[in-house]
Amino acid sequence: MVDYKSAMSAAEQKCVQGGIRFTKRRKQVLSVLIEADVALSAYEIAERCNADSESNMPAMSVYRILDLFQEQNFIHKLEIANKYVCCSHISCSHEHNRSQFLICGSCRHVEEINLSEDAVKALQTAASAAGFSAISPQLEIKGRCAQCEQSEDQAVTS
Amino acid sequence: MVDYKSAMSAAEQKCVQGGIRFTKRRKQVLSVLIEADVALSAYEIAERCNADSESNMPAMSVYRILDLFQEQNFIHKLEIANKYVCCSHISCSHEHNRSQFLICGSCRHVEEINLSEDAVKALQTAASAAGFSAISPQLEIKGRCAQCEQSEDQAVTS
DNA sequence: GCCCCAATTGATATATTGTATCCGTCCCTT
DNA sequence: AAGGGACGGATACAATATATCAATTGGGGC
Repeated sequence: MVDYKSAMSAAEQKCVQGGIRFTKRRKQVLSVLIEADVALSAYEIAERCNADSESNMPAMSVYRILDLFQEQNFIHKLEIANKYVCCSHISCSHEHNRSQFLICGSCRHVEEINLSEDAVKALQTAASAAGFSAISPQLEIKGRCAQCEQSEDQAVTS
Repeated sequence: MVDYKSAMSAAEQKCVQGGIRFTKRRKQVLSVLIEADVALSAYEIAERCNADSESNMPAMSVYRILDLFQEQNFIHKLEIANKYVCCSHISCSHEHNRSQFLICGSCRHVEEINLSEDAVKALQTAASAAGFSAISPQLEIKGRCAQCEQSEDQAVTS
C-alpha cells in the first residue's frame, strides 16, 4: 500500500502548490482511502468517515472531493467497479501517467499491475487504427482472482 | 453492424438449442440492440421498445433479458459506460471468445476493435503474475475518439 | 384435449451510484 | 475591514440496478 504520513504530506504539498486547500474534509477522505486495503465506493468512504467520529460526512461532499482528487491524480476511479483507490504513486515526486488495474469480476478485488511498454503500445496502435487518438493512461481489466478461481473449482468438484 | 435477419434467426436457433424460448419480449430487446448504431443503456432500450408500439416494456424486464442475452453471448455489457451492445459475431457459428471495445471518455462513443494475439498475451501474462488466473475475454479501454479530440482542440485554440 | 410444472413476465419496492442547485460560511487578498 | 472566490451544507432528484412475489403462459405427458 502507501505510507500514510508521506502520502498525506505529499498531498498537502501538492494542494498548496496548486492553490487548493487541504481541508479537514479532504484529509478525512484521503485518510480513509490511504488506510483502506481495498477499493471503496463513495458511500463506503462516507460511512468510514462517519464511523469513529462525530463528523457527519455527506455523500455529496465525498463525490466533490473525489472529483478534486482525481484532477490532482491523488486517486483513481475504477469505472468497472464504481470504486475508488488511492494512487499508489501519490507520494512520488516524478510524473507517472500509467496505471493498470485488475478487477475480479466475482469479488471485485483489485490489484494494481504494471504492463510492459510493448503491451501498452500494442493497445495504443489498435486504438489509433480505430480513430481513437489516445487511450486513457488508466486501464481496467476484468478477470478472476486466484481465490475466486479456487472456490469455484471447489464448487464444481464438490 | 450486424445483418438483422441473420442475427435474429441465429439467436432464435441458439435459444432453441439451449432450451430457451425466444419470446416476443426478447425479440423486441434484441431487435433494438441490433438496429441501434450505438451502445444503449437498459432504460434507453426500454424507451425504444415503447417508442413505436403499444407494448409497455418495463425496465425490469429489460434487465432480465439482458442478463439472459449475456449468458448466451448475444450481447456485451460495457461496464465502463453502463451500456449494452449486440455482439458483432452473433450470427457466426464458430466460437469467438475475444472482444475489445474502445469507449470515448467524453461522448461514450464505442468502437469494437481486434487486438493482436501478442497484445492479449501480454495482458494475460501480467495478470497471471498478479495472481489473476484469467482475464475476461472482453476488454474495455477508455480513450478519446477523433471527434472529441478535434472539438477539444477547437475549444483550446478558439 | 387437459392438466401440471417450469419458464417467463408483471408489478412493486428498494438499493446503489451519481448529479444539480442554491445558499451560507470561511478564508485570503487587497 | 470588505470584497470575492473557494469550500461545504442541505436538499432534491436522476440514472442504474436488484429483490421479491404473484400472475400468466406455454409445452410436454397423460
